[in-house]
Amino acid sequence: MALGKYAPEAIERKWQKIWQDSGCFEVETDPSKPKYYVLEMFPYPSGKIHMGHVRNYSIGDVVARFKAMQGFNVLHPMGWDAFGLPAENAAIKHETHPAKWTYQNIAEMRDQLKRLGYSYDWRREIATCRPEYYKWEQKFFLKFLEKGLAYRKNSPQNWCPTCNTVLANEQVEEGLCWRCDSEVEQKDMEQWFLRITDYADELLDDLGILEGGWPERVLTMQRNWIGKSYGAELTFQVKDMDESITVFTTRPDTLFGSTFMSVAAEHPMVEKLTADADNKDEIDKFIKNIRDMDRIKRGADDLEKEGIFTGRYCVNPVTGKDIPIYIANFVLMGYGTGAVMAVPAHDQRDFEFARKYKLPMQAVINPPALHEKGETLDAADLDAAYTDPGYMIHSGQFDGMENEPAKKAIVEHLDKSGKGVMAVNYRLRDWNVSRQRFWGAPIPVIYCDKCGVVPVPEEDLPVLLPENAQVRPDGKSPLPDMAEFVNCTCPQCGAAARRETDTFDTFFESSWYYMRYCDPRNEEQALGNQPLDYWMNVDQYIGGIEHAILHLLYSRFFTKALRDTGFVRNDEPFANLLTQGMVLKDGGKMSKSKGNVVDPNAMLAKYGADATRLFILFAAPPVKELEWSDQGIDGAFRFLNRLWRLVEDLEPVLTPEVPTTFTDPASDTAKELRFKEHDTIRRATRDIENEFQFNTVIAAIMELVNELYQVKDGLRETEPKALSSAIATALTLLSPVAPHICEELWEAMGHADRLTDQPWPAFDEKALVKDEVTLVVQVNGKVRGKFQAPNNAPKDEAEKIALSLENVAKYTEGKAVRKVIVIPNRLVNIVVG
RNA sequence: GCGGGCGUGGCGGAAUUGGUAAACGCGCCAGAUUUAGGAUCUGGUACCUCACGGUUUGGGGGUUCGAGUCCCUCCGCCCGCACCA
Repeated sequence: MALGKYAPEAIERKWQKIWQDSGCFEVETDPSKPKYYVLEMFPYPSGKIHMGHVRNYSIGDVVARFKAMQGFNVLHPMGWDAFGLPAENAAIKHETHPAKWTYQNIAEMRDQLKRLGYSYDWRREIATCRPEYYKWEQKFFLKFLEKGLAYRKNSPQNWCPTCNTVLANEQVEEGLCWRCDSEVEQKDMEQWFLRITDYADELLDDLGILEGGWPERVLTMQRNWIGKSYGAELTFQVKDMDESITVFTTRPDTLFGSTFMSVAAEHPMVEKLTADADNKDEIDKFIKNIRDMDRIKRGADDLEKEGIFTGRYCVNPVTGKDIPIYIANFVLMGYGTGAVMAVPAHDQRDFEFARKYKLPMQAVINPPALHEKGETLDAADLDAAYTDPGYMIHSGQFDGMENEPAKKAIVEHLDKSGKGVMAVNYRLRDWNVSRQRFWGAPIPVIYCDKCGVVPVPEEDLPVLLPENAQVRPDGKSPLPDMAEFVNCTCPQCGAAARRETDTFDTFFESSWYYMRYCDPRNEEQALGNQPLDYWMNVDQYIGGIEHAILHLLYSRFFTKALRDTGFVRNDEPFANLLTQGMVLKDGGKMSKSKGNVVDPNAMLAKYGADATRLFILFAAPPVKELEWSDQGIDGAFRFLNRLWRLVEDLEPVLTPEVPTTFTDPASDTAKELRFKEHDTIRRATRDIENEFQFNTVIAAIMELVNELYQVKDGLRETEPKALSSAIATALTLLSPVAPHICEELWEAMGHADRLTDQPWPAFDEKALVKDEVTLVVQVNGKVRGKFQAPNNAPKDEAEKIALSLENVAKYTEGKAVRKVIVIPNRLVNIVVG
């Protein structure tokens, strides 16, 4: 059969159909086989896939195909993160319905993914907006409720005025909405929360399990986000009032130096403290000023520290002194208790504040240098707070102690009178999962005037989202206005009641989808034990760094919460994580406004799936950013054509060899080709296994093809089997990257079976042993010559040859040879002086 | 400020972990083929130098027979966190 011109579209269609009809990517739970679960972050069905998706999914597909060739039972699923606000906005704009828009996009994007030839088990596809999916998370929620992991509370929340909904802390970036960049406001609201803080310690500790499997920076980001700090909670009595204020401090050792207190403007005690103040108006104005300031300005590092005296004092529990209580703009209600014991001598912020408002300072930690000289630190001499370790001074019975053990000693002392206790504080807050949005999974609770909050009984699930709802032009959720949705009867007393109209944060869906893939069509259970026990954890997860906190933290929490509610048995969802770099164009992110978007469809039409995949995997290692280059993809396409023509040219002499079947070279040329064949397998295997360095895998295959071009005419008549074997190897190694063309050329070699079903080849160490090797000769570390020597030639022999080289003699002449270093099969370094 | 990463040709990027720096590709140059262009094949291409040779992995220093790789220091860029008490 003649190959003719390389026409990617036709052969790609052909093989995609063959793969689909044969079901070769469909996998079953089979405990007799070793499993490998590779997963890429599923997309939001926004319309079309973009180059970032192509990169993400091409990386995953090579991993999946490679592992399958290595004999693993590979689970490689795909689905749709299908709930979310863009569907509502699109529905308003196009006067359609979010569901219709979403399902259309899914159809379009599924078609694109199929045209890229990815090896998904499409039978396992899930869309999170389907009741068959979200009914299970409604069930999870009921269980969480039962276990006390879900609760409702009224508190100030992040409100995005553009999205018309609250946001979790993780979803606010520098005061802006993560999705639309609007400025986030604070709003008191009654909301549903999940107790992720109950898992703060486990989420932190288990990062240790992920060490080595996850990028260090993601682990660091999660550690920072959880923000565990050790310290103490100390209680200060308010003077002349039957009230006390508790502070969190990491420096209880400095308590004797606390000369005033600072509280947040939002602190619940502020109103009481200032009620009788003479300058009440002034104080209120100050508070209002702070509260009205937007989060960015308030969080800015150059914000001038300001405060105002409340008119009240509290009592330092160890010195017994009255210390003034200030309201300060730099104290945050969201961290610790919203109140800080100020120690100006040993905290830089308090130092600046004290200088500004002429508040007293007392040094209580003596620097070791002074301690040794027998002197003590005077706060008046400081031009900045002293924050390093030292020895206790002006601290009563604790004087002379090192400050570190004094922390505990002071708290224990206070504990006797109930005024202090060791405490751990976290930055992490509970996860607000209520969203005032329509296109999401309904939260399954009912509000009854008599019974209060009543969970929807399990047998009434799912609470269906009415898909016929008409979206409102103002962008607000239509659910609260839909009587047929809202009105219901109380499951407890039967009286008329109202349904919750908030829906789940869409991160709820993505927190467990990877588990549902293991058992996607189970109608009896959310997650069947047998498939889950077999497939979980995900062996390799691949996605963008933007979810370093958000999705990856929520998913880790969900795994643990579902474990504790009896749904699953594993502790961590993702054993290994690869965060791929961004795809850039002209040095920047692709965006419609810049007009530098590369459309995958255009690439498919012009070059085909194989060239697109090849380029994107070749241009940079997966973790680095990738600069899109039109010439680059041209080059990838050129290489595939070159491979194609190689097989076309040799077709008459090719036999259906599998890799490495050529074992008995007669000529030096064939011998060298055989060496290259085996060396390419070695390099390709090593580079895939080591950090998925596909770029160098491809480079190695290119070298093999280049060598084939060099030797093909010399071997085609004499040792064509050497060519067939090497070509079989090139095709097999390249097949995970460019599967269609490799299948086609494999077939052209005369193979009756499919390349996709071939094993990953193994190399023979013996084929890598050369009879002769090139040694480099250096004189004083500079290369002065090279020579051929038998493999593993003895050191003294190599030395003798090296010294005898003409060019080497030139540099050693008249000089004493001090030392000769011989590294067998590599180099000889002659040291002269 | 704290934490993490990075710095190699005109460009994207290699370098078996201390042993010939610049593999592979893009771009560029030359030759072959072609009526021509394109495509293809072959060769060349770090820099300086006519050459011999010299220089080069952000700068400087160190360890070593030998450093892109290890150590110190400085500079620059990127990312994350940041009045976190």
